Amino acid sequence: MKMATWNVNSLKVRLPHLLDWLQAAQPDVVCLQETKTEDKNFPATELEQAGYRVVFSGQKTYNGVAILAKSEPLDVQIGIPGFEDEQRRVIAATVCGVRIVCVYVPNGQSVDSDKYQYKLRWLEALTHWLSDELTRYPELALLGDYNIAPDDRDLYDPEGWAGNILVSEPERAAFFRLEGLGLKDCFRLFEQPEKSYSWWDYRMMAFRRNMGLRIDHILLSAPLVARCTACSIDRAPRKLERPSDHTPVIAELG
DNA sequence: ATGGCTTCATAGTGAAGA
Repeated sequence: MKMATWNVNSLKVRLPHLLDWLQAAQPDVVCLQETKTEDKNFPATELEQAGYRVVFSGQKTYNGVAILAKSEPLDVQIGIPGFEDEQRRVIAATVCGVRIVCVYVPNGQSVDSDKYQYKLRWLEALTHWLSDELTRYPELALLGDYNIAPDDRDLYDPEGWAGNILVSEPERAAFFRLEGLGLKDCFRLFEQPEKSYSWWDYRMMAFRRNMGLRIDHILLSAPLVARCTACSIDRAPRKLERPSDHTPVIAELG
C-alpha cells in the first residue's frame, strides 16, 4: 500500500497537478488538505474517473480535507469527536483495514495569537481522540499538514526561526505527545537527504534556494511501522507552473 | 523591511497562510 499526504492549497487550482500526479505516482490512498472547496463543488467525478473513491469535508475559502482511495473508504469520521470546531480540518476512514486519519493542523499565525492557543487546544483534542482511536484501530496512520517542524533538521534556518510559530517548544511538545501514543514519524525511519523539506514560501525564491520546512508528516502505529518499506518527499510538483507551496510526502507499506 | 507570493474573496483601508 502506497499512501501520501499533500496540502494542495486550493483543489480547484491544483486539480490538473493532482490528476497528473495520481497518474504518475499511483498511490493507493491520498490525504489532501486546504482543498478550500465546499462539498457541493468537490471535483468527485474527475477523481472517480481517475480511479479513486473520495470522501471529503470542505468549506468555502479556508481549510478543507479529503481522502482519495483506490478501494472503498469505510467508517468515515469527520472532525474530532467531542471537539466543537467549525473549521474543516479532520477526516478519517478505514482503507484496506488501515485507519487513515487526515489532518490539517491549525497554523497558529504567531505565538502571541489567539490562533496559537487554538492550535495547542486543537492538538490536545486530537491527541486525546487518537489515544482512544488506537485502541479501536491498532493499524493507524496519521497523515497531514501538521504545521510543526519537529526538529531543527526540519528547517533551513533554526537560529532565525527559534521560538517562532511552527517550531516553538509547545508545538514541538505537542508533536512529541503524538509520538508518545506509539506513533512514529516514518520519514525518520530511513536515511534521508539532508535539508529535506515539504514546504517552501512562495516568496524570496525560497524553493530555488531550498529555504523550506518539513511540516507535512506521516506518523504510523507500530504494526504499520513494521510494514513500512520507504518514505520520501516528492519535490517534482513544486517545480511546476503555479504549484502548491507544499509537496507530497509518500510512505510505502509492504 | 512585519514585506516578499498565492489564494479566495470582494472591490478594502483585504485576510490568511507558514
